Amino acid sequence: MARNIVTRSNNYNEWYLDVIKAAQMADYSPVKGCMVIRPTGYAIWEAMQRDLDRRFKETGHVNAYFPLLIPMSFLQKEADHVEGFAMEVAVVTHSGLEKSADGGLKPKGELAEPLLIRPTSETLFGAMYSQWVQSYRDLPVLINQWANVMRWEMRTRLFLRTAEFLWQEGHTAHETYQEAQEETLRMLDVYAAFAEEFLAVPVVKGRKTASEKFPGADATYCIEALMQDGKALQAGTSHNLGTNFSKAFDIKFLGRDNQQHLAVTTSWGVSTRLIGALIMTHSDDEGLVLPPKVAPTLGAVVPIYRKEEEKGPVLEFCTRLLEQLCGGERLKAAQERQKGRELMSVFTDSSSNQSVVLDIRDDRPVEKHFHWEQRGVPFRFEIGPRDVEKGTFVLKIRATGEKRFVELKNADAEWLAALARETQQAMFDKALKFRDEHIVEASSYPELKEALEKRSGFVRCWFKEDATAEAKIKEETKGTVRCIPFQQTGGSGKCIFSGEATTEQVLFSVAY
RNA sequence: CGGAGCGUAGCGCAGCCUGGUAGCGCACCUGCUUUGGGAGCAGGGGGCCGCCGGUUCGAAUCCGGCCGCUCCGACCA
Repeated sequence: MARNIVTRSNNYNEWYLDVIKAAQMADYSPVKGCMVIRPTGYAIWEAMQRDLDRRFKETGHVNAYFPLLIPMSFLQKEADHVEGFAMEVAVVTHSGLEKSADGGLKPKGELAEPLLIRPTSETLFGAMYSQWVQSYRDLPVLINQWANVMRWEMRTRLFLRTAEFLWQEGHTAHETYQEAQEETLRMLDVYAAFAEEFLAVPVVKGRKTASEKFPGADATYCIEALMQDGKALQAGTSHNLGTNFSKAFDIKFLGRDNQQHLAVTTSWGVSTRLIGALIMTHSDDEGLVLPPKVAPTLGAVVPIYRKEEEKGPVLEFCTRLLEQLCGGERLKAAQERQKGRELMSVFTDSSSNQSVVLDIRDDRPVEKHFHWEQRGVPFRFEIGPRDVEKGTFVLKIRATGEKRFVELKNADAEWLAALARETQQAMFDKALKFRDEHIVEASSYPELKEALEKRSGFVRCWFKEDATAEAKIKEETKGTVRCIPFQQTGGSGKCIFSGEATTEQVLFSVAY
């Protein structure tokens, strides 16, 4: 039992924060609502970036950087958009500081036009695209940016909702509505594949109802994940913006028919919130659990010895294991550059930035076990005098708690890769099983209510989309329509709220 | 922005009622013994007691004001 982490059943909320604290992923900042992402947390984000960025480029996108500040007038140009973000945008009104009467500081020069710190960048991309796009030959424009954004939230939670967060936002412009729609769904597929293959987080793909869609979009599609407490988490969104922003920002092009047309735009994004999803999908009462593909530290080698004369052979054995897992050259490079350090990390290959660490700190082995366990390191290799004698070591698999005796001669890079694949799959299967067991059906409103109150997970039911009904249900149950899943059973039924006939089933849940 | 609670060492807290040298546990540092699932002993370092003012010979403690944080609600990726 971890003594610095409360159990999930005891207090799920506190457990989540304890896991983050114990793994040293993030810390609160001096400014309310913001967070410091510490190296171990940021390395996870970097791993996500690497994998996602490759997927974006494979689908034809390029990266660029747009500025942090947006003229206030820009936000006004799209009616729904301004309404959606007005309340949570941070406004820059002054430049410079001067001494105030009480000896402190106060803002000096007032700006002619206030500037907004981007809550998202549709307007800025729109303004630039209108300049860049003249002809259908200029289309499509497929740009992504990795950036920070700010939304002045009233209540914040580490990773899940902070005032400033990191994300990527893709912004594309297309010749036809159909192309834009294909792009919107393509990127949703990219997100779903990323979530399931890389994060081992199963997701449901679907469409948002009108009341849940992005302000300014024609349609919003999403991937929804289910957390261990039965609450849903929106893990990514992809929007078909139609010509809403093209109209607002005059993104026009001369078409193949020699006529002026409005471009059709899309946008899509995922954020550091995914780290929250990762934590709440896989972690347990002992702390963080990371899928092998995500973990910056893939494994930790913990030597065990009592007597001084045991130390040499044990460490030698550890070094041999590292050499077999990571390769002689990388081990040598690590030894030269990290001479004298108590923690030596060795890259497992030349591209992934994943490493195996040797822990020779002057601590009891038990302490080290907890140390790496709480940080979610997928594999631990324990090597003591008895192992050295037998030519074996003890493998502990974080995700399953499994303990295996492995012969040193069998433990090479390919063995580690296979172990990683096996564990990655086991984690996804476990999460998928949990998710599927927590999709319940409701055939009446009382049933829906009860399921939502019990936090049963996703509640599937017939529903005729209606903003008023959704608002009412939210008020009474805290539950919302998470999405209209692409995967439908077909046929028709009676709407759970109005009793009217409908062909659509939706997923309700209480959400983060 | 409304309701409640809390600000004392890095973290968690006691002390406040009844004013009189700043405490405890964990963490940290040194040494010795330990070391296969959170060790023991000894020694040590660390404080604008949230801030400003008032009462008093004397304030962490009493009084007034301010600031900050946490939780609960409305808003949200």
